[in-house]
Amino acid sequence: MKFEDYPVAASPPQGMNPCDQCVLRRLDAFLPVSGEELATIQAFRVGSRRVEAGSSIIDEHRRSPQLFTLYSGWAFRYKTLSDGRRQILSFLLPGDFLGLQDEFADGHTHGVEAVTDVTLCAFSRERLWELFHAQPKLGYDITWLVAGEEKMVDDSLVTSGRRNAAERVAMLLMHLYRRAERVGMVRDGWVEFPFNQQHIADALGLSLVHTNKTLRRLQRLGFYKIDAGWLRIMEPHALEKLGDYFERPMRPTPLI
Amino acid sequence: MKFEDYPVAASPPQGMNPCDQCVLRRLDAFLPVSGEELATIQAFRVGSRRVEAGSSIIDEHRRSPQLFTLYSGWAFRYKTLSDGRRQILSFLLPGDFLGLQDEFADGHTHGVEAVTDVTLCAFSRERLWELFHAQPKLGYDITWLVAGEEKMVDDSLVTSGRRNAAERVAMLLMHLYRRAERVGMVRDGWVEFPFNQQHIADALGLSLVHTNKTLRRLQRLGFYKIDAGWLRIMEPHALEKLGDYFERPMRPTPLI
DNA sequence: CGAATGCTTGACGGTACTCAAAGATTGTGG
DNA sequence: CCACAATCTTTGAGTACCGTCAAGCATTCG
Repeated sequence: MKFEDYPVAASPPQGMNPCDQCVLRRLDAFLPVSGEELATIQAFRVGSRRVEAGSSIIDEHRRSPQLFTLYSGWAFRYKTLSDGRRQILSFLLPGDFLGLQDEFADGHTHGVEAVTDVTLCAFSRERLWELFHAQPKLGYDITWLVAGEEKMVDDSLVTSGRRNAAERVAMLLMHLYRRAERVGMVRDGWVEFPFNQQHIADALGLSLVHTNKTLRRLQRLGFYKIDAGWLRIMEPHALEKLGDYFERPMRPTPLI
Repeated sequence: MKFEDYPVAASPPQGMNPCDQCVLRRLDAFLPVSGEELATIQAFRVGSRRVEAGSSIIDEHRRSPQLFTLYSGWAFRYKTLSDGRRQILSFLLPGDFLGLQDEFADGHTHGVEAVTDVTLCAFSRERLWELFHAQPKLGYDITWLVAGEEKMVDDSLVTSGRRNAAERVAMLLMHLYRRAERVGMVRDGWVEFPFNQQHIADALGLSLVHTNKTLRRLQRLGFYKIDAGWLRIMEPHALEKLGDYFERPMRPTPLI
């Protein structure tokens, strides 16, 4: 699938059998599902939602009544300390499943905010258990998604705990590029890069000023370019080596 | 259940119906299971294992052929960069389920190492899907466990990204104490604390020397004591406030 | 055109890292 | 049981990475 076909900020299909026409399912990034599974997913679905850039998708301190699959756009999960310091936990791309964590905790998990305009498929939290029961395979898939997300947070923890500023930036740029590539968001080597430097700083555990200086340094070295909100990786090997971060070819994942 | 009853480094029950006699299941920390579920868990179980303090439970770069529930002792998950820098991702206590992550990734997830002598119940990875299929409730429970672990890593990421040294130490001490308390490992206000300062440093993303200086400072302030490998929290409120970390009463979790 | 937001740079200071070496504790073998 | 090694803890000295403060510049938007 080429980028040209990719529905930037498009809404999920509506009507009788929306999941049949889901554009995401055509990507190699996602595992095929049986007709029966698709029917179960669709029954679990309660509609779609659109959230503007910069708005909250899930409030940090309230349990969200619904679960979501991100259909288009960029978002991020975050937590804040009581004095306002914010840490971005992970970035979210199309296909990511959100809101599950507070199924098992009494609120106080994390907030989710849209970076760009975003569209989501909404699912009924109450019927989650029903889903596991009706189609154990989908339960297995959800476990898979949660485990995958944990793996990403594990990586970020290594970054935050053990990498210096330049290594952190290198690792984040490669990480975001690879993930976007996987869901067809790369066009001629460029990805939409809607983040400001405060986002990067909050994700990497650095101050805004130091993030800026580090970004500029790597840019002057010719490792990457950012132009009008689009990112191009010029020296992937240099960045991978600097960040000691080598993303292995990603396996197809489930899509709920 | 009192500490006196707690099986330090005890092996899991053997024989015909080991899970019936599981000591962990008597703790309030864990949800009750139906007889049918218990039978399924027991059929999924393939034996037990004992690992010495300091030895590897799961190799960092090889996929473990089995899944485990930690039955007694302390362990930790970690990742290392290619130049040897190590980050501890989380600590593991009795009841924690390990080895699941690389079910969904091709190796390269994390290593697990025993801090004290440790005993484990081993499960067949191959039969995991069978378990989901036979008892969707247990699949749901496993998702719960993974989500709970992710929540802990999220917290650590906030710590590593946004807290200073004293705040990190405060948060870690409270976190470990509360978790140990939950599974009955506290005796008269003291918990076994088998970690050396290198463990703490690697968990917090600090250097060994700075970790030492910070620990000493909080100890001189009278916030905690460590004596012969046992920890006592003297000023829980001071530590909670310093770390901006208030563990809410933890709900009972599933136990596989 | 002014306000708001985001990027960039310089100056300065402090937290945390590295290096180094001396205690303290534990373990081991003769 | 003591001596010696190994491991861990503690402290000091010097440094550097990164944070804070401040201000100027660029871009977008109403």
